[in-house]
Amino acid sequence: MKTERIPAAERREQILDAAARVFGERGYAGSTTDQVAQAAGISQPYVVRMFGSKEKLFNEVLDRAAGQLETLFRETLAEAERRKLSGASRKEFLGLAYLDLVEQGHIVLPLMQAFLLGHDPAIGANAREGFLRVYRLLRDEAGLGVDGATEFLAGGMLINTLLTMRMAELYDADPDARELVDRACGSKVEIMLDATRAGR
Amino acid sequence: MKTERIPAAERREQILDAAARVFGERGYAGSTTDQVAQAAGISQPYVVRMFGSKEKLFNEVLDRAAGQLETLFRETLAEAERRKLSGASRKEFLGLAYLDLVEQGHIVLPLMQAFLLGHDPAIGANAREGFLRVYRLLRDEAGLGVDGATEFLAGGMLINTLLTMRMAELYDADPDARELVDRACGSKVEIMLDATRAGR
DNA sequence: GTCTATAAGTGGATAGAC
DNA sequence: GTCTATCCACTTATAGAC
Repeated sequence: MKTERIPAAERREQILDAAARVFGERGYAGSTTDQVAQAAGISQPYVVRMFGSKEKLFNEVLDRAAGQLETLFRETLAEAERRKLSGASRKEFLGLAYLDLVEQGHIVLPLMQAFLLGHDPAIGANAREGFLRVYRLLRDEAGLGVDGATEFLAGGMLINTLLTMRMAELYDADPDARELVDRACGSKVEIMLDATRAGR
Repeated sequence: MKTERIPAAERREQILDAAARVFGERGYAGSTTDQVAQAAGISQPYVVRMFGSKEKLFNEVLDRAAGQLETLFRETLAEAERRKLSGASRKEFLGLAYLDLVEQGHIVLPLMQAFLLGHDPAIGANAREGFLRVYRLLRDEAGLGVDGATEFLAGGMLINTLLTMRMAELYDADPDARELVDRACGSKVEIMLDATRAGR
């Protein structure tokens, strides 16, 4: 194959994007480096060469996704500050931001996949640490407190689960699926539907 | 190897138990039929022979776990009826029952793993259907309504996520991890700790 | 009912050319 | 910076003996 020759740093980003989609979709063990390569439009050995190993690649995807999530939450918080939102409405504001994150790319799913890898020494530790950072951010920086942060995370995990399960595929066919997805996503259901449909 | 010769039906159950543990721990793609075989104390080909394929085995594990979950919820509901518990306390009662389920075996984790397989045509459809059955059960039979059922599921997904992530491994080391696990599990934290420690 | 042996396929990683 | 060729380990599944 004849691929365009582009700077390593840029290619790196392309591969990370592709990997986030593939890993987010099929999980770590369920993905192959060849699937990532194809999604990025390059050869399989190049993927491995660029990152050293599949595991290192996954960890980079994970770190990047966690970073993007934290950045978005901080930006959202700053915006909430400007608008002088308090307690409850601040939480809601963050919730909307989270749904935007679901939309804007492949950040949420690789994170969720990482949460299922607690048994893996390296990835598991990384995932726990990232989860706790988000918890602290919600509890302290966002001022949601222990209860608010926990509730927020619970809602987030439900959204994540519905996403990985592709519950939105039943949105038109099953009224209960529709009701559940509607309830979990509030006014931003469309995002969920798009995210599910895009994945195929 | 010299394995005791026991009736097929009984062996089947042993394999299903072992498979629930292994799949629950490492996911579908991350598990091998040999790991299941070793956990069950038999040879790898025998596992495959008994169930036809790895995928069929996983689906049986999934169906069984979903059935056990529903059964437990129905029993719990009957008990709540006897005690004449209403709305909020009924929900709490079900929550405690769910934590018991986490304890009593390997039911919750394989279910959670299945929820991450939305992309798989067969398993994904099975997982969505099972999830919806539980939703209906909570909403209608338990009388939690749309909001109550959704909240319940959200809390459940948080517990599941903390479990697969093995957050309880940090229980003693990190006060935030402890706080989060405590909050998610209420009075039944011990169960979570045991479940996490057993898995290693 | 259960095993050993093994075929057939897949996937991560390395070597080396261009 | 990127590819082709290829090795080797692992995994599912089958065949057939006991």
